[in-house]
Amino acid sequence: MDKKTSAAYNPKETEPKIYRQWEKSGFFSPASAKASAGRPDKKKKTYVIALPPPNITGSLHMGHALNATIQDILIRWKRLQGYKTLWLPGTDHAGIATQNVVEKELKKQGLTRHDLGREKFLRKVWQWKEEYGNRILDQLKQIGCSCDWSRTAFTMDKDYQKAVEEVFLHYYKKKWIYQGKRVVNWCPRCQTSLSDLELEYKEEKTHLWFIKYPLADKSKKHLTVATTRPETMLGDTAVAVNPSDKRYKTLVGKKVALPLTNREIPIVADKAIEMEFGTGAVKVTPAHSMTDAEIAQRHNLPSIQVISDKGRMTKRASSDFASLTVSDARYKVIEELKKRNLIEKIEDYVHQVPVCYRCGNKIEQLISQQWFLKMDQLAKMAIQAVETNQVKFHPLKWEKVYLDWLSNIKDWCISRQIWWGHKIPIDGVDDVLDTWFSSALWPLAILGWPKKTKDLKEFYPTDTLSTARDIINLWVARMVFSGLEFMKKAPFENVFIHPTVVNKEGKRMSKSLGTGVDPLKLIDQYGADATRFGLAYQVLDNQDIKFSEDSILAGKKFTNKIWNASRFVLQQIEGKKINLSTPSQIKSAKFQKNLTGADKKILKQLADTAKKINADLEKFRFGHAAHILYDFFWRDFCDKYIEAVKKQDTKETKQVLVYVLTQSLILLHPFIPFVTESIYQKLPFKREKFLMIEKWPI
RNA sequence: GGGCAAGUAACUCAGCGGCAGAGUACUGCGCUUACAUCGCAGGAGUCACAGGUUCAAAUCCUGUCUUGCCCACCA
Repeated sequence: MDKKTSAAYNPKETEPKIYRQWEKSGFFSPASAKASAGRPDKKKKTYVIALPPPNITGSLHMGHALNATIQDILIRWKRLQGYKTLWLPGTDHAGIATQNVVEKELKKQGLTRHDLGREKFLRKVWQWKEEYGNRILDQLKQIGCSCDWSRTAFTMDKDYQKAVEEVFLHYYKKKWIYQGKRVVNWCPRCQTSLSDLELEYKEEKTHLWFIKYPLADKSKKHLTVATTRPETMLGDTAVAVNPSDKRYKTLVGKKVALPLTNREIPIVADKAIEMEFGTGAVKVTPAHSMTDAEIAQRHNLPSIQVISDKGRMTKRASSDFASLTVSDARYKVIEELKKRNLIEKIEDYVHQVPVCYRCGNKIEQLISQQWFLKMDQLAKMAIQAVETNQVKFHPLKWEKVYLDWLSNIKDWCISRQIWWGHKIPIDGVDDVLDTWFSSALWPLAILGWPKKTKDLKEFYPTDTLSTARDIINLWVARMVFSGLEFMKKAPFENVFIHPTVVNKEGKRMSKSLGTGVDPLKLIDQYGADATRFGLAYQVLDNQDIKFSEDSILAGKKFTNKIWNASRFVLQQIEGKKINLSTPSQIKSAKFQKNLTGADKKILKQLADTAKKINADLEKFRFGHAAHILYDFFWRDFCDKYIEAVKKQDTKETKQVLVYVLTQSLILLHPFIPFVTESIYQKLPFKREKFLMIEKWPI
């Protein structure tokens, strides 16, 4: 680096070049890294992170970029500390999401998956996966992730499929997996069942219809029920009231004549009914409501399915309504009731309706034959692991989300009626397993389980899982019990729940709403170092990051500052014989004797900074660490020390200058890997081949 | 309905008992042995509100308001 070098650092030129060198070096893999004796925990040799596998349909968003940065900081820090590190990457087949994407492509040609048939369709999905499935991994490379790409896994790999099969059969033999006809969440568009966790809720402005149900005796009296779903009345098999509701006491046990049908249905008393809501009398539709199904079970009521899996009314609803869509049926029901003068009143009403998390269509609850996994024992184990501190959440508050869910858990509906996924390994069953059934095995299966591989022995359990809070239950809890059930050990010790990146209004970043910021654009504009630093800088103790591009800009200026300060240092030692001092040489009395006050001060500040960064990273305080580094390097080192150096010219000062710069590069490297590595490679004295395998100051 | 979190400079946030801070934006001056993506100097704040504890509160306690997020079978 001579004086002719451009003063502005150019990440676009440097970053891809450096990444290729790293990848070629083999140091991303634990095979070429030796655990060094200097590491802080002598008993522990390895440090392992399993990358939360992004969906093959995915493209890098802010959440990925943030989480990738966090994990890479941890891995690079531990690698520098002397651990044998493994960061194992991979992708998830993402059942419904991927199937939907491929179906959409087919639709452009006017085809459905049924036109192709199962086998041909699956071939198409595999093709799609081969073509696009690794896009997101390439994007992770762009932000500098030091994953061991040679171990890249996929949740539908042959070995992974074997693991899933093994797990299914294990539970099946234990009689924890059973089949049953239950009311499930059903997406009429995706044509499959969904678990509760796969629902999202949308606010819907609708009405509360108050419908008169005439008593079946000759009294000409009636009972009024309030409902948001008038069309389902065709499937009512009772009306329920609270047992202590005085208004209806005399009616319990009597019958009403269900309008628009020729059926008579009983009035039952059930404690699940809130007296305050509506009229306190509720229509019971056991085929289309989980709550109603429970009431029906208690009172031994029949169940009549009036909505089909296609979201249309069935013949059992009555021939007048058969094959109407739900909304058409609603309209017609209300018209018919109006004609008969059975609508007492209509109120405006706002409520949350469940929608499919993959396609956004409204969910129907309907009765269907599905496979379930018993959760009582597994949940108990998962709760215990956290209560006994085998698994620790950071920040701690998130363990409440986990424990609350597990302590009120229902059996897990694990079957899906889509084609893309792991087939249930029972002859003659066409259903596939919930994607999360296989994701739950991630930390085991990627290390080779159920085979007793070397990797499994050496790298299980992993150390830290860094992930988003919205999959604490969907994924984290299920990995914990899977690890405990099959390895007798939780799959990780620490769970870091990173903040959610939101926009300035505090709303979720969303591609469909156009409120997202594309991290790839940031990398293009500011560089990967700047993007990483800017993101890490905002990881404070909050639940959310209100994303501010200013931090990324600050990151870009910071990388430039590092670049230029290094140029200055290198100019100072140009042509001089300088060797890199060791910490003990710097500390020696002989050396210290000739130091100025400024020299001593910067050395002290360096030592303090190293200590603080270490403590912060131990506690996952990435933002704080980034602030400390920024202030130390810019304020203490550049503004103060370098300015002082300009007025003092001793051999010791040059040594200190070089020493502090090199140590700073090491401390900065996990956050800002590219520019620090590229400067390190220009240092004109004996050193390691790469900064990424230097020794972390402890 | 239950829970979590946040409200400090124009914006994004640190600080979490002892003189109110940073980045960005703004103003003025400066190309000085790296850096103008910079340096120096400066303006800018009833620390949401109301009580309380304390010699001392942005910081601890209580309550209120506003905003965001999660969970929940009020049909």
